[in-house]
Amino acid sequence: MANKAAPDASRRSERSRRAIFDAALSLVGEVGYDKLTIEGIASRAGVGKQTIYRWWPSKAAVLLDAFTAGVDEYSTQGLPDTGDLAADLKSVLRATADEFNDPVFQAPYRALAAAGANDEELSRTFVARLMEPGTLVYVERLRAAQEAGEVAAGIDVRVAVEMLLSPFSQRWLMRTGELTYDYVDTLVDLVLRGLRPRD
Amino acid sequence: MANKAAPDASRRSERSRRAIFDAALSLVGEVGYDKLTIEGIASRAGVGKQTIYRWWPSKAAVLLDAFTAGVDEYSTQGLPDTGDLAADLKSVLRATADEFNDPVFQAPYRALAAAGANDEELSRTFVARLMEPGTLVYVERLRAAQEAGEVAAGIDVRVAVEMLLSPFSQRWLMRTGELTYDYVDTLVDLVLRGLRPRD
Amino acid sequence: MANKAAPDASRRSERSRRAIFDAALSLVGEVGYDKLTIEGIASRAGVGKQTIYRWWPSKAAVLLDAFTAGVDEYSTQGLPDTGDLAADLKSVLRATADEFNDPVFQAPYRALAAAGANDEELSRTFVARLMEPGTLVYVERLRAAQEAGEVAAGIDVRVAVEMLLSPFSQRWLMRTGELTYDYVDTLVDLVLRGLRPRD
Amino acid sequence: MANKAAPDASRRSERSRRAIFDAALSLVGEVGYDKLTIEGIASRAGVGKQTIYRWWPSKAAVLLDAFTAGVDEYSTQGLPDTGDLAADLKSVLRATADEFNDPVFQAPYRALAAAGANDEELSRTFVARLMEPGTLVYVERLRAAQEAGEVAAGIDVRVAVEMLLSPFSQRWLMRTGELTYDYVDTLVDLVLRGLRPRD
DNA sequence: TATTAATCGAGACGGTACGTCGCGTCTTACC
DNA sequence: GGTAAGACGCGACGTACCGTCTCGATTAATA
Repeated sequence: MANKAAPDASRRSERSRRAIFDAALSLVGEVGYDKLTIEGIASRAGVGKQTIYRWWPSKAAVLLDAFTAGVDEYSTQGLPDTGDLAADLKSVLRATADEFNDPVFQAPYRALAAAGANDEELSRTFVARLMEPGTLVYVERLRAAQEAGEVAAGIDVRVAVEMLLSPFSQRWLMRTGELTYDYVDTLVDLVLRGLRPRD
Repeated sequence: MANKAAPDASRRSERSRRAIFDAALSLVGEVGYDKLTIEGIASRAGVGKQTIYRWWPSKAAVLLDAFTAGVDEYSTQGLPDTGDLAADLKSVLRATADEFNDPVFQAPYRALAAAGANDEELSRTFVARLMEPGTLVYVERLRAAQEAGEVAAGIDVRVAVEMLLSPFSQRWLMRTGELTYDYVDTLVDLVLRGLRPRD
Repeated sequence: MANKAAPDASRRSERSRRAIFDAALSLVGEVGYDKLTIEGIASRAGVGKQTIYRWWPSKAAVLLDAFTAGVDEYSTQGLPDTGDLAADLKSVLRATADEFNDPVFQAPYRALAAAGANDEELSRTFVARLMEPGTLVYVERLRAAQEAGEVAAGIDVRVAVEMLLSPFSQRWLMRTGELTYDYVDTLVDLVLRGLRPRD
Repeated sequence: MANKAAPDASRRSERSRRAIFDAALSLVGEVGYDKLTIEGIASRAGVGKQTIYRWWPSKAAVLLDAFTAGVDEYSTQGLPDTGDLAADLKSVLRATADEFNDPVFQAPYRALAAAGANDEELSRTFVARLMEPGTLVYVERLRAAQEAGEVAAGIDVRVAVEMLLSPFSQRWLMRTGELTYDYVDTLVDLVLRGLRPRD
């Protein structure tokens, strides 16, 4: 099926790979995604264009790898469980708000979310590598709360997490509002209001 | 101060305007947003490039106008109010799901959502022209329900609507799940669970 | 038959055409034919690459036109006919030797002769536009001499001219010897020796 | 002083050398000189690129060696001397015409002649290895004829040979005419007309 | 006959130029 | 003055080769 002879990954230059990531991330911050070019990345990385084309199919793929490589370092270690569900959710979501408000983070993340909208393949990878892990820790925390009786049985935890995270992401992506601590708190409280078991 | 002499809109060719919209919408469906070009639109519309550049600043703006022109025909007339809030929300959201599942609708809408992520100006227009009107009718319906005592007082209705619509949009945009009637119903039920007044 | 829509020559930019010629001729002198590039010409001429590709199929064609445009100014006005055939031939051939020894002339001419060897189409144009006119004046002069009885009847004048001009060109092209006045004189004398009528 | 460590010729792979020659000659016939590439030769020869770069400085040099190796087999053994100078010259020149009309011979020879025009170094080697030996046998034959009194004393034999061979080569290289037996005969007769001693 | 150092096939690398596409501007002729 | 048409300067695309380089794996002179 593969008609392009796959290059030999064992001979790949680690130095070039890193330089490409650095160049891609810094450039996307400086000029924006639309004006980000493969030539620009290659030139800043001190690398031949072919070295990029050899290993990635598109600038979106480069950026996704670059961004992922930078993010992977926070190995996600699950949400805190202090027993106070609302407090736990608020604390983590506030931290996420800080991150989403950080300009360095914004440019590549926005670019990838946007590119994903028009490229199904990319979108799947984006979700699987960047969104899914973050979502799962919420799912687990809610599941634990459900077992502890803090969340009503029978509730679809997955949907509950969407109710929490999607408004947050959407606000940010569409710029329909600021991601303030107040907003986060309001959102968590309203979501939890719907999850609590009835007396 | 305006150094670009504003064109005289009264002499504008309506035939060209329409042809450009048709060309833009059909092309974005055929080749996708990334491969949609001004030259392509002009050529299919049988129009000079300058005629496009004279009236729009970018291909995104053309597409936004084209799409809006097509959508404006459903003049939004408010949500039904049968007295059964859950039923009203489900019925409208199911209809929206059908719309979002329609391929003709998808390509331009995805394209615009994506383009907005990297273009703040465009994003504001997109939200104001396409998303805000749809959101408002939900806000009004919930406000009415709140006054009728079906929704707890003190709840931020705006946030409540986000909890309903964002998971829906997000699923679709990121392709994290299908927009089925089941999903819609589950979502409405779970959101309403949190809105109901406590005994 | 023409599958490429021919561009509209009436809208062609004369200024660009000239700038391209100048750039091509100066560059071929500076860097040689092999390192002459379309990009280089475009860049020096202050012209887009496409403007070159629109009007010429190859760098050889550009150079041929550029060179021809420069040469066409000497409208060939026939060989002198002083009655002394040997003197006439020597004087013109000496002038040609001077020309061939001029570095400005050499680079493009060599390049074109070489490119023609591998490109039949180009070769025909090169011969027709640059070599044939020069050859014809010799043919005419010899024909006149033949009618005057200075050259034996029955001699193939065309072949006679080749005997005169080819050794000259060949020496130059292959660098097998210098084009001195002595050489020219020897050559003319030896050729004429074979042309004279027998007693 | 030599900063490039000279490779050790004694360990050289004869099999590779031959494969490179075969590949170069067949490729130049198939795709022409301009599209002949080192990578293409290496690939067809089943050889690493470095093996070519180790032993030759350019594709022209490879081709020259390849062609020379093929040609060297006819060890030139002097022109026949039957006593009839015209007949001797015609017979050899007719054979040469056949050779120049052979497609297998044409591609590399044309390519080398052309490459030589723009590369003085190559040109000297080309002349010395391929043209000079062929020329010398004519010079010797004419010298013999001169001593036998068939050619006038005092004639520059070298120039006489040029008068014979250059028109021939030039015709072929520039495609200004066919190399027929008739042409050869005419040429020989006209040249000899000029060489014969006067009564 | 085993050692060992250079050559070998392979192909990744930093580059340059290719020929094409589309941008946004400008010019021309028409209506 | 708006329009269809399209040439222009420009910049990026994705590809092809350049000549250099680094890898084991032969492989042929020497120990």
